Amino acid sequence: MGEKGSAKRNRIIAAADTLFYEQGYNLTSFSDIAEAAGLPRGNFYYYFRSKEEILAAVIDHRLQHIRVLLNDWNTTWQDPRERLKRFVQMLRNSADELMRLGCPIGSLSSELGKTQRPLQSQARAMLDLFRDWIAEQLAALGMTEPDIETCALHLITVGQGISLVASVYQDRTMLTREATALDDWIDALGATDARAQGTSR
Amino acid sequence: MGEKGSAKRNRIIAAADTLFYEQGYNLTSFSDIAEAAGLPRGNFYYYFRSKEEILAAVIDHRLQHIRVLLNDWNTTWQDPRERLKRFVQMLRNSADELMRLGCPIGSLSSELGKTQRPLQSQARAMLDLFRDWIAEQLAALGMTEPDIETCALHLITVGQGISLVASVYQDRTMLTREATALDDWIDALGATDARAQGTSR
DNA sequence: GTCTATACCTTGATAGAC
DNA sequence: GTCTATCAAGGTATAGAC
Repeated sequence: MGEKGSAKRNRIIAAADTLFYEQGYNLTSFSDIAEAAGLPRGNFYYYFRSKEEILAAVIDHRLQHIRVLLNDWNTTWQDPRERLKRFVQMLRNSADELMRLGCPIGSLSSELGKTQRPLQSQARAMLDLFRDWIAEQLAALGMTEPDIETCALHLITVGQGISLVASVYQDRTMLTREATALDDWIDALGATDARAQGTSR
Repeated sequence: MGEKGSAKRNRIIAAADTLFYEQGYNLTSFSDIAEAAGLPRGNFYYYFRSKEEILAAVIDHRLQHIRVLLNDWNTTWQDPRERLKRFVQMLRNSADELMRLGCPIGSLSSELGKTQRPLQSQARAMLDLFRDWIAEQLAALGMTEPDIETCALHLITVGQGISLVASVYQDRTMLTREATALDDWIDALGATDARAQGTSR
């Protein structure tokens, strides 16, 4: 693939990607990644200078994945409302994983936010992709700033809340209910006065 | 105080409580706690058999703190709506800490949910206290199951989403806006048809 | 009850043979 | 490019002196 497309390097990234999600960043050791990737530990430092660099590569990899996802949605749906509902549908489709491990973006950000803020800033780029894409759909619906920013972050916010509560309570029903409420919220967008719309309904 | 009220034991719990919030559970070592508590490491094992036992004690301590908090609210406000708004006000009052470190309950639960589910179950008890208290207020407003459970979890859900997004984006404005929206949501509770109320507005 | 000393393991990272 | 051997540091936990 790209300029950094060594096969072994990619195997390391793929293994780390999974483990960072399943165990968290801090609890995942080089040994864990080495075992999952089927490579000896010492080989890592040829591809990455440190654990942080592996995380940066994993984030890049996830960013690429999200871009592909959003592109897919853009080509499959034209109506902004349908696109936004596709975002909500993603929550439903990921229910099993969300209940088991939470949101991969949210849990990583939460972890990094405590003692590794610079890395959290990198992770935030993943949320930014979704936020900006949502903002584009809201603009297409005729919404203007600052309502766009408000509503875009509202969708992200509820999505994160759903992920955490579903994980803590192991509750699929709650996730489904909140997703339905978000669909209704999307339907109501711009239906009445856009100013009062805000995040209150 | 209680039967387990050794002064040194309490110092360990207090130090661990702070550090678990600031650094997370996994990244906090015995050395960290010992330094903060001003005690030698070896002394810990007289009071706690393991790090997990310290966490259990910290959770108990936090549970007690939450019970006192809710009791305070109950004696200060009689109107269920005022009480619920006090919960929202807590989010605003904690804005600085939430932006810096996220929700102490949510971030801990997220961390433990990956590889230490039994401990996460213990941490969930903290959320349960808030959820049950919210449910009591909703019942006092004339709401019935299953709407009570739905709406109670909705408040928790949005609170968690707010905490995470405020932490990731270091955005106080977003927190304030969502809090205002929650106040409106509380005002609207039971104002119209209770069934349609649900979580959608 | 309190503290020192330390055992034993795993960690991230390095050196250097092949 | 790949891998083995190993480092120093820090982790949890224990033994045992006081």
